[in-house]
Amino acid sequence: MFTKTLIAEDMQDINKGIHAALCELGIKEIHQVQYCDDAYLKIKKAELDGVPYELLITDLSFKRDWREQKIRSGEELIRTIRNEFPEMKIIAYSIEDRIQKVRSLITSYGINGYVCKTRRGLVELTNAISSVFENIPYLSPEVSHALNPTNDLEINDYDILLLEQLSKGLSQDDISLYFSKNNIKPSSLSSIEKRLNKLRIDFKANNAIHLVATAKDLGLI
Amino acid sequence: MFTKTLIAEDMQDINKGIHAALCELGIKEIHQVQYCDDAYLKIKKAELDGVPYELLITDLSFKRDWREQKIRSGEELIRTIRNEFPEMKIIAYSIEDRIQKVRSLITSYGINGYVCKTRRGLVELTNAISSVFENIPYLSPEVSHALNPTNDLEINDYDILLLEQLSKGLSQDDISLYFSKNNIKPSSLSSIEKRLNKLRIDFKANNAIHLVATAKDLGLI
DNA sequence: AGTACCCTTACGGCTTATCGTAAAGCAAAA
DNA sequence: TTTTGCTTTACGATAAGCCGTAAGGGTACT
Repeated sequence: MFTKTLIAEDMQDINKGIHAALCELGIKEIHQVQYCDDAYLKIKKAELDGVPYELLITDLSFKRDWREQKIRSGEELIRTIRNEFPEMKIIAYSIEDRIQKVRSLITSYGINGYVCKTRRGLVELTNAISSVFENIPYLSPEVSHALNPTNDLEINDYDILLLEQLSKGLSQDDISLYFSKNNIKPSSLSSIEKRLNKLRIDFKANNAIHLVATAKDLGLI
Repeated sequence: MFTKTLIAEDMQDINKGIHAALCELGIKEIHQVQYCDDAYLKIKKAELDGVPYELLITDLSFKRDWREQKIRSGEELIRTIRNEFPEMKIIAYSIEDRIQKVRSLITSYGINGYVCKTRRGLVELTNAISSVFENIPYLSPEVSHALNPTNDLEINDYDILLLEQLSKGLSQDDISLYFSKNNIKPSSLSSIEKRLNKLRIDFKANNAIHLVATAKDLGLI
């Protein structure tokens, strides 16, 4: 089993819960931080001291408070760590269950495990740790189909851009103007209407509000 | 200090974290449940056995799963317990920080403490327990102004309901119909328009799409 | 060139949303 | 009871969204 791990999780209660679970797994050195910057510094120092961490368990979202942070999210932390310490095992532990997000974490940063915070989250986390220790990637059942490219709708960058602008409160007219100014084609109101109509059909949405809400649920925007 | 307490919290990790904190407080009998119905049954049985719980620490929102539950939320649990066991101390521990909600929990059900799940949530929870043990009500700083009736610009359950229906793709007409069918007042199209207009202003949203997107970002829906 | 095809754009009708104003309903205070 | 103030409802005008049809503009192939 791992001997030295780091927990990065802003919420004290969850952090403590994870700690208790790791203890039961027989891990000896367990360190805890509530800020991403602290996580980075601890990992950096451990490396310099010649006693590096073997495993990082990190949340994705960290609430901001009065402490200024260079690294503001778990995703940034993962990217940074992956760059400088490619060998370290990383497990993300988050309430986030958006497939797109999970997929990008795996493909872009090569995390070793992803566990959803659910009722049985801790059980899964212990399973994930054992699995990752044996070099087998682990995904929670909720997101295990993230790597399965079958259910890919034909959503492209233009669609995402469109939905983003829509969710920011721009009218279709505004978006048309914005697109033509920024040389994004097609830019006409009619084309935008057409594309949105297609998206509504694809996502089985009744109207634009429903469409944007669905896109947010799916993690597209 | 209390000698017998119950923790009702669906998330395993948080439940475990609370448990560890209570242990450090020197509480001897700490029981844990992940479902509201279990909490009720345990409390009922303890009463019948003549060894009642002195303190209940409960979450407010419990995710539904395959297990059918009669009591579906922390609020319902609190109402039930208050009715049957008026002398039991109750502390709500939730991420919810809507003043209106906290206020109603205090005034309607007379809970003894309310602690927000934040970074330092556990520290506050231990403070709350000590305070409640000495019969002094406790409120997290985030909501300590809940009893101060100055703040009126609040989002209430009606607003949430409205935003939810909107995000599900119903038109304002549909919602009006739905509300009158389900006896939710006010239900007229005009009132719905007015309320949405107020919400748009409160959230600085350009239109309904923007409003729903913002509400989703804030986790209101 | 011609034509076949697809993507883009334009426009008109119809529906829904947004906004202002005003009337009706209701309850507490005078 | 009347007055007063607030909430809810009604309605009309303008704007935005939705939908079908058709015209314009490329590109590739014959």
